[in-house]
Parts: sequence; C-alpha cells; structure tokens
Amino acid sequence: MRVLVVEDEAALAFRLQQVLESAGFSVDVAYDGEEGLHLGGTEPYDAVVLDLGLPRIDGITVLNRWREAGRTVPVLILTARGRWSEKMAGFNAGADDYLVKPFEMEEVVYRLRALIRRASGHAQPELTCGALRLDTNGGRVSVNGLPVQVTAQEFRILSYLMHHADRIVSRTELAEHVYDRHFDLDSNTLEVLIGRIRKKIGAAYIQTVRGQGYKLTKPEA
Amino acid sequence: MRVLVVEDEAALAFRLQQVLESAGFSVDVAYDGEEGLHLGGTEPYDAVVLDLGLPRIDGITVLNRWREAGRTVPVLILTARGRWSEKMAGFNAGADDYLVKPFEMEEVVYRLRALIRRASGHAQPELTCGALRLDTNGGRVSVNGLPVQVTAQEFRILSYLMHHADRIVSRTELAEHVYDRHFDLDSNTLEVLIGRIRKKIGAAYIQTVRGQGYKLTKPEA
DNA sequence: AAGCAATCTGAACGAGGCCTGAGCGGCTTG
DNA sequence: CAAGCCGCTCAGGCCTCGTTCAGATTGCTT
Repeated sequence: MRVLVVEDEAALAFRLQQVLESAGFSVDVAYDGEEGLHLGGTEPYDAVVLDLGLPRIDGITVLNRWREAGRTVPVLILTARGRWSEKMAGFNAGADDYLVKPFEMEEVVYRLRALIRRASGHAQPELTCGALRLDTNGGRVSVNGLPVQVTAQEFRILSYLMHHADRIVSRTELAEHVYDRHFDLDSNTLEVLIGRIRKKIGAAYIQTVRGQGYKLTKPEA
Repeated sequence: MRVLVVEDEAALAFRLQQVLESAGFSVDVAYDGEEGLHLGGTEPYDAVVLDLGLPRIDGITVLNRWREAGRTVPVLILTARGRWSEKMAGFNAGADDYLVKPFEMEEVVYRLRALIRRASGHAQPELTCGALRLDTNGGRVSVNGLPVQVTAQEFRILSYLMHHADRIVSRTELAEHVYDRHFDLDSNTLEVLIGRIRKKIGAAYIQTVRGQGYKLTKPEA
C-alpha cells in the first residue's frame, strides 16, 4: 500500500517514513502544504498522513481542496495536543481519523491499516477469499488454515489484490500502489512475483485478464 | 471509442495517451491549438480532451470554432486551478465537463466514458439491449446474466454498437470509431470480429443490412 | 434461374503479451 | 566473513488475439 506523509518537521517526517516502510508501505513525503497538495492530487495513494501545521498552505486547506476536487482518499490528521479547534476543523473538512502529538509510531501503522481496510469496504483486519486468508496486522497468509510463507513484496501484492478482490487490477495500478514513484514500467518483476504467489497459494486464485491486468477471485467459481 | 487529446505539455499528453489507450480508447494527440482544431474538425471523435493553455490558438477559441461549425462532440476541459474566468468561459463556449489540474488519470477515463454515454443518450454506465448487458466501466458483457468472455477488440465493437443501438452503423463508421487514423479499409477484419461476437452473444442481436452496415437490436422483435 | 457482389466462416499465421526457470547482486544474519 | 534469502533481470518459450486469406454462402439483379 502506498501512503503520502505531509509533515514539515524533518525529523518526524523521516521517522514516519522509516516506520511505515518497515511496516510494508510505500511512502512518499511532502515537506510543505503545496507539495502535499500536488502529490495528493496526482498520485493514487491508499492513505494520507497529514500534519495540520504546515508552511505555505496549511493542512486543513489542503484537505479541503482535495475533498472539493472529489478525492476520497482516507486521511489521518496529525495535530498538536489541545488544538481542539483545529481538530474539529479537520473532521469538518473530511478527515477520517486523527492522532494527537505526541503519539507512538505503532499507533500510526495500525490506524492507517484500519483506514485503508475500511476504505476498501472491509471491516475486519483479516481479509478472506475462499480458503485464502490474509491478516493485515500480523502479516500472515494462510490457505485452508495452513500458513503460507510469503516474502514482503509478495505480501504487498497479495494484500492489494485482496483489498480489491473480484475486480480487475491493472498492472499499472498494482505497480503504483506497491512501489513508490519512479518505477520502471517495462520490467516483468510483477509477473515474476505473481507467478511465485500463484505457486504458493494455488494458481486458481489469481486470474490473468489479457491486456487488462489480474483479478483475484475464489476458485471453482 | 475514439478520442482526441489536445495538450501541449508532452509528458502529460503521453501519459494521457497511455492511460486512455489501455482503457480501450483509440487516441489521437494534437500538440497545439491549430492541429487540434484541424483534427477535431475533420475526424469523427467520440470525445475530446482539451487543455485551455495552448500555443498558437488557445483552447477556448478552438472550442468556440468547433461549436460555431456545428460540432457537437463532447469536450472535457483541462484547466489550471483557480482560473475561474477561463473555466466559465469554457462552459459558455460549450464545454461538457471540466477537470482542474492536478487530477488523477483514472478520473479522466471515467469522465470520458460518462460523457460519451450521455452524448449517445444513456444515463447509466450499464448499457442493455434485451438480455444483453454491457458494463462500460467494468468491461464486462453478459447475456441473461451469464457472463460472456469477449476480447478487447470485440468489446470495442460491441460497445460502439450498443451505444448506437437500433441504428444502422456502416462498416466505415465502425472502423473509424474503433481504430485510429490509418486503417486499411479493404480488409474483412470487422466481418470476422462481428462473426465471433455473434457466436458469443447469439446471432440474433446483430443484423446485417446488406450494402449499408450492421444494426444491433433485441431479438425476436 | 443465373450471375454477381456482398458477406460469412473456418483455418492458419505472426506479433506480442505473459509465464517461467536460471542466475546475479545486495542485504541481512549468524 | 560466509551463508542464505530476496528482489530483480534476462532469455526463451508458450499461448492468445487480431488479422489475413480462400472458399462457401447469401441475397439482390436481370
């Protein structure tokens, strides 16, 4: 999953990037409101972490602009303690969750995962598709109750597919959400990884739709 | 469906072409207002994506000329943020929709499909004809609720016919809207594809009007 | 009813998309 | 420092799709 962090304080931004990446997210960072507004408007993120106190354009304004433009990406607001008025403004502007500084890094990870799940219509942290099960928090995958060892990259791909099951996901879309910007499109990395995932969970789960992409469904449909 | 993209910024133009083509459109690109004006005036497009800031002749002027000449092709305007005056001028000149930069590529695809649908008199993204159903966004076709596997080219042809159901569509018209410029006319590719579509959805849907073209109607009329 | 042109259809082919096995370099771990 | 694993690249091969061609069929015209 791919997230955008909009945070001007360099140390915190770096820390967030580190933690999120090691939690399996692809992370882009914007250091001011203008850059954030632009990135959030053009790149397809699965979620955004947005600080309210920003240079150039403040967070609330950024959020408002996105919502005006019809962008529905889930947004997690970061705000300093006690700034109630700001917080309320955030929710009015269409924020989905907020976190008061200081906070624990792990908290961000869990909340982001929950936001992304809900945004794709899943209430539980465990996604299932037939006998295939994926635990978004634990990072575990199993088929018929039997645990399956998947690597980090494989997990990302499978996770994205399971969040959007029964829908054709184009190779481009998959790349955009699994990698950050700067991804070489004429590479067959995805094909190789898809192949390995198939070998591990069974080929029937992931169907190829020629010229369009991949679709995850439960087998023997 | 065939669309014209009028955009001077090469990178954006290329990206648009890529995304639209992989979404199943035939795309011609014009890099300045003059070329755009000319192409839009001569080729039969199903929709146009028109940037306002263009070299030589600006977008509004191009649009005005088309409308003066009686062109009713749906036009999607691209404009930089905050250029309200331009936007209003666009609507006065007869634009059908607009998108403020920056935008997500997918957004363009959906809006174009909607424009094309509406222009042919369909409100819903699902077109039906008797028991035949086609989902313009999902790219799926079904008869009597049973999904039918169609290839990319077959889908394009069927889609065009369904947008213009109960009307005779000439072979030339079909070719012009399914392929881009440069299509070899003395080829029977269309006939072969029509044949395959008939075999998949049932022969009764597509009638041959000898010497004129094809007509899609619901069977046993 | 014959002749002719338009259209249909089955078979075959070439290009390109997709898959896969092998191997390489970098990173982590012991 | 050695070992192992992971993600990536590359090359070769397979399979599907779009197209072509030839021959059959249909429908209009005379």
